[in-house]
Amino acid sequence: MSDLVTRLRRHQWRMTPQRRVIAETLDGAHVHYTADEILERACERMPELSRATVYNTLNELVALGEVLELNFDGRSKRYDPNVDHEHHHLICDGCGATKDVHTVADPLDWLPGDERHGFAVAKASITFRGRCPECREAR
Amino acid sequence: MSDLVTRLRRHQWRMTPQRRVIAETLDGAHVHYTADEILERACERMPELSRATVYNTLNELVALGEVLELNFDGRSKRYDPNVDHEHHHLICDGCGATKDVHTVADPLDWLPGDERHGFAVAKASITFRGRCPECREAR
DNA sequence: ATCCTAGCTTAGACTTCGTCTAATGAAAGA
DNA sequence: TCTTTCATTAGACGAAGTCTAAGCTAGGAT
Ligand SMILES: [Mn+2]
Ligand SMILES: [Mn+2]
Ligand SMILES: [Zn+2]
Ligand SMILES: [Zn+2]
Repeated sequence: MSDLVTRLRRHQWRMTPQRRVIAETLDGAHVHYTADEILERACERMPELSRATVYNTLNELVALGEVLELNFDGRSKRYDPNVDHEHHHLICDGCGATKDVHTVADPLDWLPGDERHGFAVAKASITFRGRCPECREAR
Repeated sequence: MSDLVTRLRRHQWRMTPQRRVIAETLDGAHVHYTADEILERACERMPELSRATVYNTLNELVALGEVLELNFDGRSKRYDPNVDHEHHHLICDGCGATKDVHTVADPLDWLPGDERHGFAVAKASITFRGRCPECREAR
């Protein structure tokens, strides 16, 4: 998500200060924030920013394909600005820590034709689960 | 999840009529119901069954490993009684239809050691996405 | 068979996460 | 600068799930 202002203009987006702050909060962060975490961080620069605008903007960024929406635990959604490099996620069952990971092959290749039920299959994402070093230690 | 009463007794579960009805509602259903769908169906046999008991029972079944908790869309969780046969899921982006699918290899084998961040990686689940035959037709 | 008690069930309040509404504000082209 | 169209906002609302506290009951003990 670098040079996001350029990309957003390309999408014919009206550039507002709010959208700029939200997008820059995501930009470069190799993390997976919740909407409320993004609001909190963005509010450090623009205290009057509203929750509704954060949700609106995130949903638009997802629709434009500039951000990925993740949902590991059935609780709050998380937003991933790392959309350029295909990757998957590894999550700690103990503490919820999340890492980006890369597989040695494309998982789409592992789904045989007779398992596709006539679908046009477009993508595959893998969630790996386990225990991080700290949580292994702590039983 | 066949012969679930036997299994539940093995887990030292107190067998109540409510738990029996809920478990039998899941049993044999090769689908992925939401908690409310399970409540609705179970209520056909036991109209006074409460929502809280459905949630309690499902959470316990998940903790016991008798049912899988799925969360595809960030909305309501779904419950999968097909816990015996390792499988993955294929979801239609158009209508939300969900299919069980099987891959030709174990995805754990495709995560190299240097991508594991010191985690003890225990399992991997793949979500395939695409469009079902009906939704392909309809653009 | 009956008693006892730990654990189960229940209604409804509550929490969390997210969407919607309708009034106000402002970006950007003319 | 003017105008139009779209964005922002506070707060109400909704959906999904958890919690509480009071009553009930499964199943072991007697
Ligand atoms: Mn990521
Ligand atoms: Mn399944
Ligand atoms: Zn951990
Ligand atoms: Zn479909």
